Amino acid sequence: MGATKTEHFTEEQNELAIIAKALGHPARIAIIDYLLSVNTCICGDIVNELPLAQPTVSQHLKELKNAGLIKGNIEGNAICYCINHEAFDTLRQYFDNISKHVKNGKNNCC
Amino acid sequence: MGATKTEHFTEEQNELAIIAKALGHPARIAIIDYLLSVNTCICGDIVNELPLAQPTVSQHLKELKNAGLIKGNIEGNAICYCINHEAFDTLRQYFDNISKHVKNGKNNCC
DNA sequence: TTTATATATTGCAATATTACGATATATAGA
DNA sequence: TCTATATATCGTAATATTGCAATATATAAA
Repeated sequence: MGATKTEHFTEEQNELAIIAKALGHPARIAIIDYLLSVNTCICGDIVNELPLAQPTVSQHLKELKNAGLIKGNIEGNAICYCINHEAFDTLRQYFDNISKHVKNGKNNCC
Repeated sequence: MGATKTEHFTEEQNELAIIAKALGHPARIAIIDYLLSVNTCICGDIVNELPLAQPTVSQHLKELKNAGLIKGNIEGNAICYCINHEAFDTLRQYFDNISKHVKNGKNNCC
């Protein structure tokens, strides 16, 4: 009891859930927002942008990285982070499909 | 300690995180998938589609509803559920913007 | 080599989520 | 009214997440 029953769902469903879950925290949305606002790779600096302690930010970055939403390369003393296109393209496609699907369907009964 | 520090983030960031979080579980992705596959409102029947006990499914439906991802209307004995366009359009727009943003930027350094 | 800086890991407390049995509620139909 | 069916709520155990202090690691610069 308590743990998510991943084995009952498809690989696609589990994968999508993992990506969505990674975005399911305001600090991690804020990190993505920041990476988008600077519009380039950013080396260091992310910890100072967030109202959280360094270990907490490090943890959030790890989760975004595990979900494939960001990439990080060691750049001398700091780490250079940036958005990972592919993951966001996957999400864009998923929600684009849903929007199209819903528009063609008859989901207007509620 | 332990609780998410929502007060430090913008309303947009918190809202988006809430929606993403609601999709951050395979059972809830499966519910959305099912509602899309039937392509119409579905009255009752959702519990039988999932490999989880009825109270658990009820809980997941509640979370999707709270996040605004689905709508539910009482229809006699059963409840009629369907996808909520608006929430998914919000998500589509968000990820569409990110894709565009990233393509125009110089995020290819990593 | 020593010191400063950046990031990760560990350990732990507080809180949240997941799942389900038992039970409540509410409508439909006999 | 009584019974069946559909869904929600309650209570609770198992597990996961969040946040941070302390500490480890690793590179840069002095």
